[in-house]
Amino acid sequence: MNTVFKALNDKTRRDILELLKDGDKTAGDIADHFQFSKPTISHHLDLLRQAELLTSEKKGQFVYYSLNTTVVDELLKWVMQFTPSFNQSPAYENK
Amino acid sequence: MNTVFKALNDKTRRDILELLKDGDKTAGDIADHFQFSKPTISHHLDLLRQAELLTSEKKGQFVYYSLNTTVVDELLKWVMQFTPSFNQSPAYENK
DNA sequence: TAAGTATTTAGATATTTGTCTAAATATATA
DNA sequence: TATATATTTAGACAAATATCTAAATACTTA
Repeated sequence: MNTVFKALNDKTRRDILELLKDGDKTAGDIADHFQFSKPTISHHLDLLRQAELLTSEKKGQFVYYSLNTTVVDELLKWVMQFTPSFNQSPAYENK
Repeated sequence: MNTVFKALNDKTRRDILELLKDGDKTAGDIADHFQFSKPTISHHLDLLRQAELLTSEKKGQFVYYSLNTTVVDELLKWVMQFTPSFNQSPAYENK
């Protein structure tokens, strides 16, 4: 959970996640959306991957990045422990 | 949202939030749960208050801290944008 | 093989962050 | 009023972080 919160503690990285909601993108495509250098974006992608918020797959010259919703679900559970309304609902995490 | 993620990017601060699930506590009570100095905990509480994840109220010598679930709800919505299952559910944030 | 494109790695640097001690402020009580 | 308790503020410092440029690696294509 530490790496997840660390990864989310940066506007650029959160924006990268939102970009990838639309579908997978290459490192270059992602970098083109920001004003930072490619190495900087590469580093942000690395931190997001360390947190397992996204996965990467190499195809030829390109590296495609995708959202990993598994970790998002864990984060969601963590946040929900603080929302009384959700805690009462039997449908979600009622243990 | 920036201040929220910043506040959550620290294990001690996340632990403080979990402590307060049980009910309101004074700054001193909170500090007693950790190995850090009181000024350090006071600083953590300040960051959590800046993020509006908790509120404080002075009663006599004591300052009581409480969870503020309003911001937690916003955080929950932010996280949910990445979970397809929740997005499909008509009961929550279906716009 | 040589040249071009895509991406990451390495190393440097300025800024931010978490922690501490000492001191200040505010309240309670003898 | 003087002393004790609760909490925060101020200032210092080491560690972590975000960014950059230059170089390295990997793949494609002429």
